[in-house]
This record gives sequence, C-alpha cells and structure tokens, in this order.
Amino acid sequence: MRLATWNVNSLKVRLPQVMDWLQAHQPDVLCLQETKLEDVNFPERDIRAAGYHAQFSGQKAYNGVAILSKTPPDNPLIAVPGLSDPQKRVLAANVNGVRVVCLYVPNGQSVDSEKYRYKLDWLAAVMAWLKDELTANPRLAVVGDFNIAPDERDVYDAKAWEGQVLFSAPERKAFQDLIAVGLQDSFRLFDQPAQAFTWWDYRMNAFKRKMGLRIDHILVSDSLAEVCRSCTIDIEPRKAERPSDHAPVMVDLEI
DNA sequence: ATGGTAGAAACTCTA
Repeated sequence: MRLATWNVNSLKVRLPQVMDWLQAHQPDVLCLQETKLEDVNFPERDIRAAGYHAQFSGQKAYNGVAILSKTPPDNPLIAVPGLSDPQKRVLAANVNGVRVVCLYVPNGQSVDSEKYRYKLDWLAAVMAWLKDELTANPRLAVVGDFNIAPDERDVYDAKAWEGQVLFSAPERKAFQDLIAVGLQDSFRLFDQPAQAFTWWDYRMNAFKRKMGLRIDHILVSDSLAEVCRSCTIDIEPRKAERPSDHAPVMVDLEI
C-alpha cells in the first residue's frame, strides 16, 4: 500500500499536476491540503475518472482537505470531537484497514500572534482525539502539512529559525507530544539525504537556493512502522511551472 | 529593517 500527502495550495490550479502525479506514482491513498475549494466545486468527476474515490471537506479561499483512494473509504470523520472549528483542516477515513487522518495544521503566522495560540490549542485538541483514534485503530497513519519542522535537520538554517514560527520550541514540543501518543515519523525510520525538505517559500528563490523546511509528515503507529518499507519526498513537482510551494511525501507499506 | 511571491477574492488576507 502506497500512502502519500501533498499540500497543493489550490486544487483548482494544481489539478493537472495532481492528475499527472497520481498517474506516475499510483498511490493507493493521496491526502491533500489547502484545496481552497468549497465542496460543491470539488473536481470529483476528474478524480473519479482517474480511478480514485474522493472525500473532501473544504471552504472558500482557505484551508480544505481531501482524501483520494483507489478503494472506497469508510468511517469518514470531518469534525474532531471536542474541537469546534469552522476551519476545514481535518479529515479521516478507513482505507484497506488503515485509519488515515489527513491534517492541515494551522500555520501560526508568528509566535506573538493570536494564530500561534490557535495553532497550539488546535494541536492539543487534535492530539487528545488521536489518542482515541489509536486505541480504536492500531493501524493508524496521521499525515499532512504539520507546519512544524521537528528538529535541526529539518531546517536549512536552524540557527536563523530558532524561536521562529514553524520551528519554535512549543511547536516542536507539540510535535513530540503527538509522537508520544504512539506514532513514529516514518521519514526517520530510514537513512535520508541531508537537506531533505518538503516546503520552500515562493519568495527569494528559496527552492533554487535549497532554503527549505521539512514540515509535511507521515506519522505511523507502531504496527504500521513494522511494515513501512520506505518514506520519500518527491521534489520533482516543485520544479514544475506554477508549482505548489510544498512537495509530496509518500510511504510504502507492506500491506 | 523590510520585502520578497503566490492564491483567492475583492481592493486585503493568509501563507
């Protein structure tokens, strides 16, 4: 089973690239973030034509998540128990016996902003819910744009980023708390090249200058970690014309 | 110290 995640920063703009990527990599599941589409505008017909079922929870202009899967999903969940949030950032579904949770974690803007507080509170509520999800589903994958670089290796210039949003100590603590629930960062289960990132700012030629962060993750429960054979970042789509600022991440699970 | 880019929407916000 191949499971992937990609923040597409507008599915309307990126649909052709998503179609190409599905065709090329044939994931069994692809989780999307920042679709920026209301559900009535979701390109379900195109996705179906490509051989995928689609679940989606979106809104106009901001946020929006989706789970595409070759086999029909079941037990969908859109609202996190105990978290009342008008922002569409969470979607969960069972696919092939795996509970897949697609997250678009709030960006946080800056550490002194209200949005940063919202990010930390949101993470605490999601973590509490994921404990229950893990109890109910030993085969759990939590994937998406976490907007957190877990450690120094995940930032092109850790000194410059220390204390900044996406790499501040409270955010990294929140990430570790999530891991402590019973999840593993699939990327670090394997030897990886240095300077492996999933996001590069559109500005200042950040991609060409390799000024990136690894903020998109695939976390797996222990039972999935046992059958996880690889985790890779595909930077090819970031080289395309009109790219998303994020690259897709994928794992192969021997299931 | 500030601005740089992109997307969506509506002359600004979010990332």
